[in-house]
Amino acid sequence: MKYSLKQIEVFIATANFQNITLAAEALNMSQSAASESLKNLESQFDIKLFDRAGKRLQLNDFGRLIRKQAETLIDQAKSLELSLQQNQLSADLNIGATLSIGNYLAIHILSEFKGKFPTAKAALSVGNTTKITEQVANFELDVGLIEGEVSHPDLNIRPWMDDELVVFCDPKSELSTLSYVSDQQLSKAKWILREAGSGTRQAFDNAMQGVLHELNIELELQHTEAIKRAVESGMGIGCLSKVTLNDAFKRSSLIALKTPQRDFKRKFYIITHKDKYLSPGIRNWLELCFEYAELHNTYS
DNA sequence: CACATGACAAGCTCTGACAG
DNA sequence: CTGTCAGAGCTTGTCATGTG
Repeated sequence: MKYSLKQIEVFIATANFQNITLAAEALNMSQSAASESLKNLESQFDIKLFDRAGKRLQLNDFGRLIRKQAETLIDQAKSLELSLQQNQLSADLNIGATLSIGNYLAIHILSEFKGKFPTAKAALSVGNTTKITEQVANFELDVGLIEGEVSHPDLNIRPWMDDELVVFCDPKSELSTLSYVSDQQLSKAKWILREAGSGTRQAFDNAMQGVLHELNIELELQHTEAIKRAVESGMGIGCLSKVTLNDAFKRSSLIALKTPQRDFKRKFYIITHKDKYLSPGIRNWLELCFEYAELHNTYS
């Protein structure tokens, strides 16, 4: 770098006062030091930022041109300094989660986090696994909670919680009376599923290998709640994460079906960038996530 | 002409790089 | 770890010049 922030400060102060002595006073330095600093800035780039009419300093066209940029630079430097100073106390964080995790798990952890750090700003973005992974890799998110298994050279990917997809129907369906449902019966049913590309759909497709092409997919929806409503109204059967269905099963508004020929077990993962500095906020969030997992008798 | 102001010179302090 | 050196940036003192 061919200039210092001090030189930029001198430039801005001199531009403000049109007087190097006052600029120097404002910056708590001697007139000579300010004069020297400004001269060095100009000579470093072989430019003139002021017209010298005798002893008068008048900001010239080029000086006016870069003044705004210089002020922005100093503002950003001050903001950076503040962030660095407040780092020890900062617990702010940006979390990304898939739809199921975001709506049914992360929100509970977030509530605990806010209880522990009432002044911290926490943002929760919901997206699919691919989107969340991209954003963590690009440093747009601090932590990602995802459903699908991913691999990325820049990411730390840790198994978090065990999960399981559950096939379900409405209480009036004939299937609800059966002790278990066979592959043949699954093939005959009308399915209401998450859209292709979602972590849930990916897990479903994997679990249904062999009979996937025989399935009668009636409807594909982007929202778990919409799928639950459609199944409740008798449009067909669905398959979603058990974390999204527990309440409905308790209310008996939906019925879980046993599918012994299919293995719907899967895992949730926590992802962070390998080069990401883990601030106190991020470390606490990760701790809370793993405590939550342990408490709910899942991953350890 | 007195005063204000910018620029220059000399010397000091601090810091980082480097060698022993 | 310590001593040395170079460079950056600062202050003090001084000079030149514009202004009222």
